[in-house]
This record gives sequence, C-alpha cells and structure tokens, in this order.
Amino acid sequence: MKDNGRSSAQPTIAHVARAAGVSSATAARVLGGYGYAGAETRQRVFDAAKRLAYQPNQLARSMATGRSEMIGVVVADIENLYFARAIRAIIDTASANGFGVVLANTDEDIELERDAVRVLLANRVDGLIVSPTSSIEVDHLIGARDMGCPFVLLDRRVPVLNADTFAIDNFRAAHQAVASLIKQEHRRIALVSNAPSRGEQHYLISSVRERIDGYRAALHDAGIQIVPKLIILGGWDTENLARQLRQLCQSANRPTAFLATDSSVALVLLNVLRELDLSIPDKVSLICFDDADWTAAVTPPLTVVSQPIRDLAKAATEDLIARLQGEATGPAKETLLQATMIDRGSVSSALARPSVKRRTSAAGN
Amino acid sequence: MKDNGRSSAQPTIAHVARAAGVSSATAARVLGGYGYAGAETRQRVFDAAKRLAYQPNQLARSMATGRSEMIGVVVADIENLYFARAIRAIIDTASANGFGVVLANTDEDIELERDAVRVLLANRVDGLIVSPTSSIEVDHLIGARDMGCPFVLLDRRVPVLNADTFAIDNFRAAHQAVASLIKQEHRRIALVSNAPSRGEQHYLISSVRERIDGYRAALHDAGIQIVPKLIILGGWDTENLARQLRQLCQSANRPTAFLATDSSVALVLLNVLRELDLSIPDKVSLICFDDADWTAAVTPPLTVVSQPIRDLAKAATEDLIARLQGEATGPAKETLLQATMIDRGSVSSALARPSVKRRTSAAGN
DNA sequence: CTGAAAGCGCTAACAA
DNA sequence: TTGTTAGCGCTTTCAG
Repeated sequence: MKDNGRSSAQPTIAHVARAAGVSSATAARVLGGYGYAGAETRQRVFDAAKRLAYQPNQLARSMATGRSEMIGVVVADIENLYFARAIRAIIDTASANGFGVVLANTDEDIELERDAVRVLLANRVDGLIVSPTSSIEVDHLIGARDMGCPFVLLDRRVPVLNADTFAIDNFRAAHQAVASLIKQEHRRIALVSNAPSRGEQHYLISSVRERIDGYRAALHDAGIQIVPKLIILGGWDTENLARQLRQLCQSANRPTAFLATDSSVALVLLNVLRELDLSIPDKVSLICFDDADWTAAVTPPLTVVSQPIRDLAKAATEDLIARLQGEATGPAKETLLQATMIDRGSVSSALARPSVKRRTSAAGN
Repeated sequence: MKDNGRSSAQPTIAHVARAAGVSSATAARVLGGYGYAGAETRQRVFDAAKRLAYQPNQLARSMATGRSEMIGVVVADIENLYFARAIRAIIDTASANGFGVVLANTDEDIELERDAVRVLLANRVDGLIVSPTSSIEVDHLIGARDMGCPFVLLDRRVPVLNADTFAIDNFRAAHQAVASLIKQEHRRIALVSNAPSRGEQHYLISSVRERIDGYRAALHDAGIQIVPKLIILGGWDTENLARQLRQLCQSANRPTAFLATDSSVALVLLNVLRELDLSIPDKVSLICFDDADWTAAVTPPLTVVSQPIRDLAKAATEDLIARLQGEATGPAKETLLQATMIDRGSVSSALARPSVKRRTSAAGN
C-alpha cells in the first residue's frame, strides 16, 4: 500500500514542505490559499511546489473539508440535444466557479436514476442537478437531501420535493403554439410526444403534461373540441411512434397541423409525412419544440418553439452553487423561463387548402 | 470541523461496527467485500448498515486505496452529436464496470484542455479518455501519464504520445466518399471542414488532416488536379464558413459536389445552398460525415459517411479500464474502425446536368 | 476469523 | 507568522 498503485509517487504537501524547509501546515496554507504566510516563505513554498511538480490532491482535501467541489448531474439522455445543451451550460458554469461535474445518464429508467444518485452520493458530490424521470418515485432524492446533499430540479417539476426548480413555461409555450395554429384556421391539431403511453396522466413528467395541458387549454379557449386520438404518446420506441403516426395520418380525418413536443419526435413525424407524401406546409402544418440547428435547414424550415435551456441550466447551476456556499438559503423558489416561437414557414393557413373540413365539432371520432 | 458541513452526519463504518457489535475493521471487510468474515457476523453488519442507511464514502476509500474508480473524459464539445454519442457510450461502459465519469469540455482551446486535465488529475481520476485539441501541445498529457494517470486517445491520433488510440479510418472513409463522387462523373469536388484556417497543415487535428489526405488521394488516383480553393477550412466561426461557401458557390466554376467533414458543417452548407437556390442533387451533390438523425429527414435525404463512434468509445473505455486493472499492459495499440457510406440520394451524376464543365484540368484557378 | 493500529494527503484548531 | 497535533473514513498489515 506504500506505492498506492501509482508507479511514480506523487509529491505531497509534506514533500514540498520539506523541500521548502517549512512545516507541512505552512506549505498547506500557502498552497491551499488559506491562512497566513510570510512573503518570503510563500515564495519558497511555491518554488518548491513547482520544482516538484506538485499537484494538490483534491480527494484528501475533500476528506478534510467535507466538500468535494464536485456537482453531480443526472439527466435522461445526453445524446438528446436539449440535455446536451444543458450539460454544456452546466459544465461551463460549474468550472467557472471551480466545480467539476460528474455526469450520469438514466435513460428515463428510475432504477438507473437511483443507482446514479447512489454513486454520486458515494463520491460525495456537494450537490445535484437532476432532471428526474419520475414525479412520484423520488425517495432517493429525498434521501440525498437528508444526507446533506442538496439538489435543484432542471426542466421538470416535482412539487412535493419542495426544491429549487428551473423549468420552461411549457403550458404557455404550448398554448401559444396551438393558438397560432388555430389562428391559421386549423381545427384538427395533433400533439405528438414521446411520453410513455401506459400509465396514468399522473405519471407523465411535468414538461410533457404541461404541454398537453397548454394544448388542451388553447383548444378549449377557441371552443374546439378535444379529440383524445389526436394526443399521441409515442413512448420511447420510435418505431411504435411511427406506426401510430402513420395510422393517424391515414385516417379519414387526419390532422391538418401538428405540435411536436421535441425535435426528435418531429424527426419521426417528418419521416412519416414524407413517406405518405404529405408535404409541409401545403398538406399539413408543423410546429416543434426545440430549436435544433437542423430545423432551419430542412425544407421548409421549421417553425419552432425555442427553449432557453442554456440560460435555464446556467441559472440552475448558479443557484445550486450559491446554496452550497451558504448564500440564498431561503425557501424553495421556482424559476420559469419563457420559450419563444420562431416562425419559419412550416405553418400555413388551413383555409388555403381545398379539402379541409372546417366543422368545429363532431369532426373527431 | 466535527460536523463536516453536512447537517445530518453520515453514518460511517465505525457507526455500523458499533451497532453490529464488531470492530470497524470487520465491518469494513464485509461492507467493502474483501477479506474474511463469519457468516453470522456478516449478517449482523449488513443489518446494522441497512438500519443506519449507511452509504460508503468513496472518497475515503480512494484515499486509502489510491484508486478513485473515476475516469475523466476530455472532449471539445459536448453539444456536438459525435461527441455526445461518444460520451453516452463511455458513460454506459464505465458505469457497467463500476466507474464514474467526470466530464470536461475544452472548446478546442488548449488552455482549457490543460485546465481540465489539471482538475481531473487533482481529483485523482484513475485514467483519462481524451480527444486532444492539439497534436503538438501535449505536455499536459505526458505529465498526466508521468503522474501515473494513463490515458487513451479517442478520435484523434497523436503518434508521439504513443498511447492506445481509437479512431475512425478517416483516410479511407474520405477516399471512398470522394471516389464515389468521381464515379458519378464529378470533377470539381469541394471539401468543406471547420478546421482552423490559419496555421500549418501540421496543426490540423488528425481526423481532419486524414480526411483531406483521403480526398486528395482519391482525386489523385483519378488523375484529377487538386484545386486548393476547393479545400475549405472554415474555422470555428460559422459565419465565416458561410461566407467562404457563398463565395465559392458564386464563382464561375463552382463545385458540382461537396464532401462535408461533419454534420454541423453540412448544415451551414445546406443553408448556403438553399440561399443560392442550388438544389440537391440536381445542381450539386453532397456527402457528409456523421449519420446525424436529421440527415435522413431533410429533402433529399443525405448520403452520409456513418462513423461507428459508439463502438469506438466503448472500445476505448474498455481498453482504459483493462489497463487500469493491470490487464493488457502491452505496447500502445491503435484501433481503427471503418466508416460506412449510407447512400440516400443527395448524390447524382454530374453528367445528367447540362452546363457542367468537364475538363479535368485548368478549370481551377 | 477478528481486532488493533497505522496511514492515505490534507485541513484546522490551538499553541508557540 | 509558523509549527504541532488531531482528525476526515476507509483500507490494510499484523497479531491474536
């Protein structure tokens, strides 16, 4: 155990101290940047440290201080553009504040999420940024907090946790998007999501639920009947989603417009529409969430709901760090950022098309 | 310092030991899964641990063993699809082997890369997976290895480092793509990359350099003259790249085909092409690297060079872990995976078009 | 099979 | 301003 596994032993503070001819406490003080030290002593220590290529051992420091300067990030899928942007912003913000980032992926699987939190806790991250998979199975998060590891919620709300939350105003965003479609005389508007199709409404993560709510509200406000079949919960299997979409598009009263709850879902929809030769925006209109870079490059460019996820992630990280440093110890607060619609041409008036049924009611199944 | 910052003190092995009526050494043995322990003793310890909701402290364990069970990952840009996929594969593979992942982003900035490595080293990650920004400024990597922190290279080669390397056969991939364009009678083929435009050829990261080499070789093999102006190094500024592309496309002898070295570059190109009303594949043909999900959804679907980045990242992670565990201590090896072209319709014959100059030489400036 | 004790590298009282 | 001395929670000889 002497060698510690590392072949060339790392120099420690003790080595530096000896080389500088001071006590290790003194060396530690100057190297750690705390406590007092004489100017000349300082210099000697720094010199010795450089000479030995000393690298502080954060692990040992963490042991002694009880803080690891690491924050854990738990999200569903790093490959998803939305989360990728979030993680990027988190890393940037964290490292600007001297924190490292340990990343875990859950794939929307609550067991993986539990494992992830356990591992992060074992590694004594100072805090957690979580985009929870479930709004009801949150015992592990409560556990984390009980163990003194605070967390903030990103993108998804879980009121019972009573934690600082950073989310998009999904209700409003969806409402606005649907309202704009209605203004273009669309009456049969479908909402397409990759939310799980089984299970209670209650199980939906808040973002999707709120978008559905916004969708319903907009229809309701316009006096349009809500047709359950037009709300597609595709689940995480894209093949299944594609199948549902094909069926919907081939039905007698196919929708004239779609609202996709994220860009990957929109992609599936796009493929189905092409397959069925339903051109945008002539035959159908489309708005999707997420201003993915490709949405501006397809033909026609897609009208999107742009979400300020980077700002959101940055705010979440700063908030967490502030709390870790003892500032901002108030009650849980919720930060809701507004999305903005970017009109790009995938929406056209339903009136321009010949064979569109315009009866408001009784049209659905 | 008693309370350690955490409000509710975490139970330690000592607590569990006391509760189980054994020595902490014994408790440690059963909880740590090493050394001997009587069946009944084991049980008592486990019970006590569960009762107290004991969570091992990986930090303390790392201190004692010298291994943190963490690997550091250093890439340029997490938001880039290619790296996002890589990271996903790394995390999956690492956690399947009991390792955590600390992520750092460099933005292709060598200073940030240095910082990142320093922080990771300070946190005593057991090993590093790096996609280095520079093929010459690698002292920090050598330093890492000297300190006993091994690393593997992902996506980019740096021969002087003599490290295990996992990369795509970029030369062959580019060669193949260009050859296929040539077979379609294209003679003016442009290569579009986001490599930095200043600096020596030498400074290019290996992946881009090899693609350019493959491009040249394919032209050379076909007896086509290489026109420097057709090799675009756009740098990291998309506006600049767009400007160059516009200029190129508006020149007298605009290219009839493009090879884009990644999907984000292809996106910029796509926008310029539409702006100038150059439709694909009628007016120009296009092949791009990276099978991004959107490439199949645009009109027309893009012919792409699909890179097995997930496999690559997985192999890199497994290799690193094997080395960490003392297996596979042989000399540095290089793993080169082949990319595959996916034909999707963004390429058509140059002959089919009327006004295309076919003189092989003297066409460029 | 179990316990005592030393030590990993650092921080933080407390003395000097 | 500097040094001494305990720990942080765990692993790991070494005795028993």
